[in-house]
Amino acid sequence: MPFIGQTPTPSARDLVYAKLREKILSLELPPGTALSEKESSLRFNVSRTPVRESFLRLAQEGLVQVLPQRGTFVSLIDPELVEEARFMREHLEKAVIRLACEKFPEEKLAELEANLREQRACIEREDHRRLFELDEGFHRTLFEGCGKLNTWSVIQQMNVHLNRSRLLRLVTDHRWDHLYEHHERMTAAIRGRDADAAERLMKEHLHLSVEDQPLLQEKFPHYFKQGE
Amino acid sequence: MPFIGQTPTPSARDLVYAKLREKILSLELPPGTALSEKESSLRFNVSRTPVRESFLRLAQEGLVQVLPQRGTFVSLIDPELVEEARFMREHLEKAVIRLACEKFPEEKLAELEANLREQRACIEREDHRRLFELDEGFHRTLFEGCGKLNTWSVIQQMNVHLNRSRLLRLVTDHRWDHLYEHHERMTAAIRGRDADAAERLMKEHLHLSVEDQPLLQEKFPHYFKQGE
DNA sequence: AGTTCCATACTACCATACAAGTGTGGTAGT
DNA sequence: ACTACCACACTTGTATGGTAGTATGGAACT
Repeated sequence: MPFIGQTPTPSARDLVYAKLREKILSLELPPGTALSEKESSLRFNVSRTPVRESFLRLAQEGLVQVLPQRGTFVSLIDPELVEEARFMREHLEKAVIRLACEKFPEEKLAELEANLREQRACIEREDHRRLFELDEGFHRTLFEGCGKLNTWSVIQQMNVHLNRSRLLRLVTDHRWDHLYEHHERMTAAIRGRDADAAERLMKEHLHLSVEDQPLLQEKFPHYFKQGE
Repeated sequence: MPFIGQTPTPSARDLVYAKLREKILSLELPPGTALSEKESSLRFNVSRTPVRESFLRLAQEGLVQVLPQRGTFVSLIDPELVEEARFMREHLEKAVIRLACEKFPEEKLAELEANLREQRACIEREDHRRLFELDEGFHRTLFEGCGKLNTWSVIQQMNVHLNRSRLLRLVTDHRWDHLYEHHERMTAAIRGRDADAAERLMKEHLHLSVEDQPLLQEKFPHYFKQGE
C-alpha cells in the first residue's frame, strides 16, 4: 500500500509545480524570466506534459504568463495586486482576530505562543528566511483557530504577489523587530479579549508590509508592472 | 491578422473549460456526476489533452475532484466553503461599500442605476436566470467603482460554491423581491454617503444568501458534502 | 545604407500511444 | 451457496510526434 493520505504519491506534475513555485517566490527566477516547456522538461528529467500542466497551474495563480506560440514568462509584480492583497488581508484578518477575541481554542493559542518563542530565537540568530515562514504560520494559525482555513487559502493565492514584494524588501531592509512585537501584542490582546485593540494592531501590522512599496518599485523597476 | 485583442482565438482548452464550468454551475451536471477525459473528448470532438487541461483547471477551482486512476467527479457542495464564502463577501463588501460612500465615480453609479432598472424588468417577467446575473453584476460594479476588481475576482473563485447553493435555493424559493429592494437601498445610501447604513444593509443582504442553508442540505442531501 | 523578404529556429497547442493503478464481474474452487 | 481470485474494462498519468503561429537574423534588392 503506497501510503494512503493526502499524497497517494506526488505526481511528476506536482513536483515540477512545487519546485517552480518555490523558485519564483524566492525570486531565484526573477520576474520577466523566460521559461520553456522543453528546457524545463530536460532540467527536471520528465516529459513536456507534466511541465506544461504545471505551467498552466502557475498561470492560473498569476505567477507566470503564457503567451500562445510565443513563450511563458515569470509574471512581473503588479503593484495593483500587491495593494489589493493588502486590502483583502486587512479586512479579513481584522474580522478574524475579532472572532479570536470571542472564542479561540486554548490549543491554538499555545501554538501561537510557541511560534512567538521561535520568532525570538530567529531574531537572535538573524534567520530572516525562517522568520518569514513563522510570520506566515502565525497568521495561518489565527485563521485555523477560528475555523476559517479556507479563507486563508484564498488569501494565500492573492498573497503570492504581496510576498514577492515583501521578500524584495527583505533584501534591503532588516528591521524585522517590530514584526515580532506586533505579533506578541496581538496574542496578548486575544488572551485579554480586547477586540478593539486587536483589530487596531492588525491594521497597523498589515499596513507595514507595503510601507515603502514605491521605493521598491524605484529600486527594481524591471521587476514591476508599470502603470497603464 | 487574427483579431488581436484579449482573445487571440480561444483555444480548445478554453472552450471546453467554459462549457463544463457553465454546466456545473447551472447544476446541469449535478454534484457527484462522474466525468471522464475520454468521454468528454468524444463529446467535444477534441483530443484528451485539452479536456484534461480543463479538468485540471476546474479541479484547482474546486469544481471537480480528480482521483488518480479512479476518475473525475463534480465536487459536492461543501457547506463549510459556502459559509466561508459568505464570511469573505460580508467583510470585503462591507469595506468596499464604505469606500464607495466616500468616493464613487458618477459613471459607475449610473451603471448601478441602469442595473436596478433592468432588475425591475426581470422581476416583472419573472426571468430569474437573468436576475441572478444582474445581482452578480451589481456587486461587481461596486468593486469596479472602487478600483478593487482583482479582489472581486478572488471572491468569485470562492463564490462558485455559494452560487451553486444559491441556485439550488432558486429552484424551491422564488421570493427574489427583497433582493431588489436591498440593492436599491444600498444605491441610495451611496448617493447619500451614509456609510453606516450602507454597511448594515450589505451585511443583512449577504446573510440572506445562506438563510435556509440547512433546509437545502436536508432537501438535497446527496448534493452536499457531509460533515466529517 | 536602408528596406523588404524569407529561411530557420524557436514557441505553445493538440493528437495519440503507452504505462500504471483501480474497480468489477465472472469463474473456479471449496 | 459462498468465497477467493483473476482477467478485463475502465480510469488518469506520462511520453512523444506533428502542426501552426511567432521572432529573428541574414540575404537580396532598392
